[in-house]
Amino acid sequence: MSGHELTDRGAGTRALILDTALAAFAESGYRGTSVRDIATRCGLTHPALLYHFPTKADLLMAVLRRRDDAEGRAAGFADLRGAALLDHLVATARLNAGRPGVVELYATLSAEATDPGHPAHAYFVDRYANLRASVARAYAEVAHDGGLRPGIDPATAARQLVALMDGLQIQWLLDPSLDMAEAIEAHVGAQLA
Amino acid sequence: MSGHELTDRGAGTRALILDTALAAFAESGYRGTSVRDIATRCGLTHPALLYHFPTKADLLMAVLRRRDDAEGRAAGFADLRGAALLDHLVATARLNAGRPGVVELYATLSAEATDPGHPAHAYFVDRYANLRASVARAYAEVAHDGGLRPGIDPATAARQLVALMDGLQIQWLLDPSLDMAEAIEAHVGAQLA
DNA sequence: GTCTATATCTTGATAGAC
DNA sequence: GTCTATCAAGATATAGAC
Repeated sequence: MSGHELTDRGAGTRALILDTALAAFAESGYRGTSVRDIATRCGLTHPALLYHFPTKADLLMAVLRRRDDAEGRAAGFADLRGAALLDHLVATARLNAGRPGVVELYATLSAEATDPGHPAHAYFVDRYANLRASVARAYAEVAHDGGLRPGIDPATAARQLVALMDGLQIQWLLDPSLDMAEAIEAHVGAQLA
Repeated sequence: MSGHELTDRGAGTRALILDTALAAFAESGYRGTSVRDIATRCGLTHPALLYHFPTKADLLMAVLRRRDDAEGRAAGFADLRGAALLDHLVATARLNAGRPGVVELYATLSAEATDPGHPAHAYFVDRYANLRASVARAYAEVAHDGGLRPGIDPATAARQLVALMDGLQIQWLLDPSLDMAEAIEAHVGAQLA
């Protein structure tokens, strides 16, 4: 209308930078990737990139937040209950086998961000706490419906499932012939009544 | 005798370098650690360090091989059968909770080494293949003795257990209040007949 | 066996032109 | 919004003295 659609001028460039940065961080981690390298792969110089994202850490956080939005973690996750959420995790693993870049990104970064000095440390602490809580709730709901094998503690099962998914990603990245979803499905299947 | 015991002159320095390098790689990963930093922490200059280990990649591989020897992977592992090997893994997890440096080293490096261009890539591909094979054999022996719950495939169970251990390490590094051994024990316990 | 000194490259970030 | 030019700091590695 009377205004300027100038707000998202350069939105295309921003998106290109974020896509490229995701791929680069995935391949070599945050520490192993240079701002110059990302900029070059975008057809930019590095000052041009730093115009859009003032620091390298800002760029990393933008990549992570963008993926959170795209994945719709808040949306598609909060709505799922009980076994449906567990099924969703298996489906996600199957989906991830088709996008090695995303798997590499999280596998590499979650290990790197273990260091309290890493710019994404707080992000991953929160991420895991939230994920465990969601999965624990799902297990508790399954148990309430009588669908869980006796003797299984929801909180423990949640930690195990999240850990299993992470560990399988590393094995899969080292040897892509392994089927992540199959192993997860077998694990969850063995826990249901 | 008639010779020179000069062979292990400087062996003390080598050992000091390897210990320090392990700690440094554990804290910041391979890519995030500089040779200068390791040398300084040893009270050396970096050319002095590079006299003992010609390149940074050589140093990393020496650290890994030294730990393989110290841990006696070949020795203590090849001798264990069936449930005893699985118990040993639980015991190792309990032990690891007392040496975060080692956990950090392997968690960080195994993710980093996912990149085929990483100097330790081949090492970790082999390491995981061997570990899975040993654990699968242990599950098969347990099954043969009638100790495994029906419907559990040894090879799948091995991949799951190795993955669980890896994933729990990341969660533990992000939140050391979590008990790794407990979660592993619960998992294995649920698989035995 | 360890040093000083240095070569060479790459890094993240800034200044200022266009 | 993107550039050139530049900075200061860090990296790996080598040469050669002691």
